[in-house]
Amino acid sequence: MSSDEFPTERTAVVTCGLPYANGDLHIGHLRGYIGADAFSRALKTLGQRTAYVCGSDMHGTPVAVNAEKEGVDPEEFALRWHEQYSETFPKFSVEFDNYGHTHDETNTELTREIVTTLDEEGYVYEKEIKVAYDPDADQYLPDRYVEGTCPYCGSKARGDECDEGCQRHLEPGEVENPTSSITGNTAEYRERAHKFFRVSEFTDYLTEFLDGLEGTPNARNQPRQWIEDGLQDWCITRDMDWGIDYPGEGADGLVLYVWVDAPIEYIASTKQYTERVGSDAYDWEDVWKDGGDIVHVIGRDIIQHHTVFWPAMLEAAGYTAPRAVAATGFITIDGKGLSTSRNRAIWAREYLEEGFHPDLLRYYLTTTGGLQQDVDFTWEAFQEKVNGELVGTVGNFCYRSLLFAQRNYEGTPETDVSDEVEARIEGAIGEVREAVNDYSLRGIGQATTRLAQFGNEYIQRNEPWKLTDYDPEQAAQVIRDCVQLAKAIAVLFEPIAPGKAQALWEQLGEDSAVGDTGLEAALEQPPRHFDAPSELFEKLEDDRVEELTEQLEAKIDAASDDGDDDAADDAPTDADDEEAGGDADLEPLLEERISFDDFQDLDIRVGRIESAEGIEGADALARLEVDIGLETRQVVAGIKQLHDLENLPGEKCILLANMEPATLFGVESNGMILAAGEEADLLTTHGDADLGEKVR
RNA sequence: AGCGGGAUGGGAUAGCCAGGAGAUUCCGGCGGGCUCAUAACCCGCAGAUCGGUAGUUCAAAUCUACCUCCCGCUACCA
Repeated sequence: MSSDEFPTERTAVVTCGLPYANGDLHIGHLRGYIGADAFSRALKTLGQRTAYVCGSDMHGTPVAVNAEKEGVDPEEFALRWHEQYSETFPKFSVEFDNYGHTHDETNTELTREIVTTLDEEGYVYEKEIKVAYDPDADQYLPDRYVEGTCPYCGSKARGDECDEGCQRHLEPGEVENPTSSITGNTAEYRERAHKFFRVSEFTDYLTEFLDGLEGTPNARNQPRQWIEDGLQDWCITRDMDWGIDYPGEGADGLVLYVWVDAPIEYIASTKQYTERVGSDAYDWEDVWKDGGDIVHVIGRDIIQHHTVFWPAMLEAAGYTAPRAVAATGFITIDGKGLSTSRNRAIWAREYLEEGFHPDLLRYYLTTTGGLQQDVDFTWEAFQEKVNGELVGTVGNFCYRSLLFAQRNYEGTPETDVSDEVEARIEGAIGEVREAVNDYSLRGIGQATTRLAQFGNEYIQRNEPWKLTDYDPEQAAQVIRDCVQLAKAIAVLFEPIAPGKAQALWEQLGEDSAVGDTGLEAALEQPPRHFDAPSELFEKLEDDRVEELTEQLEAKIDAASDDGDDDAADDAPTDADDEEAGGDADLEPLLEERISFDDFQDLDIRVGRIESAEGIEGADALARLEVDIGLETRQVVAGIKQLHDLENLPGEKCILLANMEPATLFGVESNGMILAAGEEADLLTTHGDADLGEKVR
């Protein structure tokens, strides 16, 4: 692992997380692709030999299942998305040097080759595991396509995790009473031999690898604990038709797990690039086999794959380890994550349909917050960025400078740049170089904004519009400097805003592509003549933003309405006693009315607390036995701190009896005691209602 | 529950890894200037005990410990 600064003598590659061929792209996805694109452009500007590659992730169960729902072939299904992605990326100026997909020949071959190597090197073994099998549909059910009962806590659980109960990770075969989540059929377990990769053997290697890994801190820190807890070997095969067949012996009907072939696409896509441009121009083996600089930009949800499985695979197969993993934070709306399935998102398509230039979003996404920070998207913040920084600072400076220059000198005044301005531009170049080495996209963008800011200040301070009359020489000098600043802005802004940078470049009378120039071009003489400029950016009007905000809010409301299935508030786990005191502000009344039928769904009963005891380890939870006439229920309630538990037995209470069971601190809760407010004022009856009486 | 990230003037953010005069930038507020420019731009002012507590240190937003609250991840959501 080399830590010398970019640009290095080596060949580099920048990748971004593979889009999964199963749905539309939204601005959350775009953040990563745009970020990696900007980073790769910046590296190229620095003079680093580099390529930006990616590809669609075609395999995996969701694609297979969704294709089947539509009654099409998985390949056809995935290719459709693949093509849509290929068309969408350029619209955001995300320009890959190569964009392949995991089902293409290059990746298929390379994946087999690598897995074969792993096998030959003794890193793969076979183990019999129990796999759920749907006899009616005649298919095996991998991972979360099984539902059943958690063997530890009795909650409803998915095949791979007790997601609603004790949160435990479940090994295949552990879930009891398995059913297919696709068909609902009862499933059975069958013994099946699967292939495992000995990740556990790489514990020491990975620890050292992480110590030297560059990128964002979360990518280094998050896996550490996981490694300390002990790595489990990794099941790398699945019982499916869709995927890359396992290359070795004795694996009939098994394909490779999607996370095996997906990252290999990084290599395959690089290889395809070399095949297209020739190894003299760019040699993929220099990168992947000979210690190149590999930079992965990913979403922070897939850190584990890129900092544990992937480097272990690379090491085992004799490939180069990544130099950096930069894990982006998420885009949120109203502080909550985007959700594809609930349409809680701003889609790439929607943004384009609004007619906004891609560079606006590129600038917003790269300069708002640090890379690893979550960013809460609002149209107001977007507007603020656009109007304040792009229109007011960058656009305005360039426009006023070039307009002045064109009107008075028909282009660049014939004199040399002043030392002050030259030094300032060199400073900005330094900022960009530093930002790249810090993996700070915001730093790259801000170098430009700050330079434009300096320009505005410089032109204001020197007032060339006054000088033209009594000191024309000095006026020419000032404008000459401003034109140079504009040229530097075009060069430095290209990674973040390639379209606008090119437009500015052309306004300066340049006829090349600004993306092909290096940073040194920022200090080179601009063309003597150029035409009248036009405004680079347009203001976003308030009413437009209001409209967009309203649309977004409506969408978010709709998204949370059909979110009834969330099991989040199944028990009053929170019993925080507001020490702030004072007026507890009441929650607003819900606008939405429910039907009488909805009410009837609640089975609310009169009960009597038989016993109450605190739950060890929990601050707020108490275990109660409640007699509701027909039976006695065990209930967990968040009232430990708020009530004297000894006085509770004998108290009447009101119990929601058909609450779905939940397990808290290992204790099953079979109902919910009703209580009012933060202080958990218990509801009760005041007459002589019998136990078990229904509340209606 | 474990883990990761966050908490900084009215709002949004930087700085923290490599501790050093009470702290960045943007928006907003107040006052002024300019008129080349997209009612843009420039200057100045007001405003923060840097989530809490304790500790290390001559010195802490920055390091350590504990705590509170928010967001997320936990092996197929960027």
